[in-house]
Amino acid sequence: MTATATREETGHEAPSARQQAVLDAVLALLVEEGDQLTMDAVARRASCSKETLYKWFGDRDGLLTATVRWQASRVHAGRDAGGPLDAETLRERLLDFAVSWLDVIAGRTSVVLNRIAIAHAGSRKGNLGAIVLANGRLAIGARVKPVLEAGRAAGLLAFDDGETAFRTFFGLVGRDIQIRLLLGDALELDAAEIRRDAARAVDQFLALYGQARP
Amino acid sequence: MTATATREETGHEAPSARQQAVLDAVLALLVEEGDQLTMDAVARRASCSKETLYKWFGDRDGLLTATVRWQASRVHAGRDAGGPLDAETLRERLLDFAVSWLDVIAGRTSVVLNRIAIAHAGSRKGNLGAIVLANGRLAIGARVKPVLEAGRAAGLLAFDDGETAFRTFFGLVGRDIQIRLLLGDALELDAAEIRRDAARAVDQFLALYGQARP
DNA sequence: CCAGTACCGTACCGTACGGTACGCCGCTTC
DNA sequence: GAAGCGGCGTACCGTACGGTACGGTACTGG
Repeated sequence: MTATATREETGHEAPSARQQAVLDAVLALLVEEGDQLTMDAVARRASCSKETLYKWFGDRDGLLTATVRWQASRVHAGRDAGGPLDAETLRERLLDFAVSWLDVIAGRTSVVLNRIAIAHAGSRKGNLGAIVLANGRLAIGARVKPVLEAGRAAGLLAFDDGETAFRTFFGLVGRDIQIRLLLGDALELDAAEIRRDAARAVDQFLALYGQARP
Repeated sequence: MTATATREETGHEAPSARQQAVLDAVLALLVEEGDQLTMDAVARRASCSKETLYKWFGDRDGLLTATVRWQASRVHAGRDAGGPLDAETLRERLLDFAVSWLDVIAGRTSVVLNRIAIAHAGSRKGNLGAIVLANGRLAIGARVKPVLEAGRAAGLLAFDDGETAFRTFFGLVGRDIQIRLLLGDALELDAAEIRRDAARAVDQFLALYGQARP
């Protein structure tokens, strides 16, 4: 249930190679220039005409939406290896989620796209925020919760509500990082620090919800 | 160029009553209309002339900055009652922080202002994000950390780094709430749910960092 | 009563940017 | 090689909005 399911869910056909190049140009511009993205700049950067842009994507919002979807499509989930769950595997799986989630939100692209989506949610007609939410917070939730449930089934975790447990995990991992980055804090995380943060979050989560196998 | 004008440029002087009314008009407009705030709309709403707006606040950014500062000035800290700290008092203080923090970030005004600041941080020249950060995340941190330190001094908490401990607290309280609201999620919290959330966060924090008094 | 100040209302200017029109080129197809 | 087409480059249009100018009004001090 990877690429196929995703496409079916969104109901949007994948962009052609040329269109992908355009969307990559948009991403590059967003990362480099901040969010004052103009259609002229996109056309220049992507070496295409504005008319083509409008033909392909409808309007500016359509281009932004396609860009967000495009970026989301490449941050596809990690392995969802099923199988028996012991304490060590559970910890590894959670650590994996925590690391990849921190990698994503600390990335320049994610920050810029979230900024766009948030600004968009401020004005009316914004489904852009919903898209980012669906591919960020909700997607990770949908992937983590089954792991938590499996952990409970294996007697490794104890909780009443999977959603609440996940949200705690989310909070322990993300803490103040995303809001600080969105607000322009210079905070930067290297791979080592991300690993450390993720490990701490997992430890704390297991301290709260873990239980020795009976 | 008078002394008054200079102080206005720096934006550090308290606004007059009339100016406060203008800033309240900006806040109302932001809450009602989303973030497509125009100087014309502000002037109309506040029954003042655009020329006066520019005279008082310099430019659009100055108006926004003054508005953010104005809002920040009214979300002034709770009581910082010193005194002996027992387990119950510590829990109360933390609960207090958690509730008021959730109250703030769940508020329409906070959401809109954060959106503005985040959008602003996306373009260059954005000290607006820094201002919101200073009056939000950093302010609450500066107020909570002494409490945590006091808790440690009283033998009620155990941690190495106060900053890390606070950030965990922050994560447990806020979880995914702020990002979801910023992205336009319809999520709404009534007072009862906020109290429940805050209590859960405090319980979890104490479970992680608390220790019985020796 | 006059001068000065502070401010409102409104008309105005300049520009940036979303969106459109059009001419031209290279590619495919018959 | 003519026809058709997809797409590049550019010129262009309309408008929204930031910022300025200016006339008119109320109030204060002399």
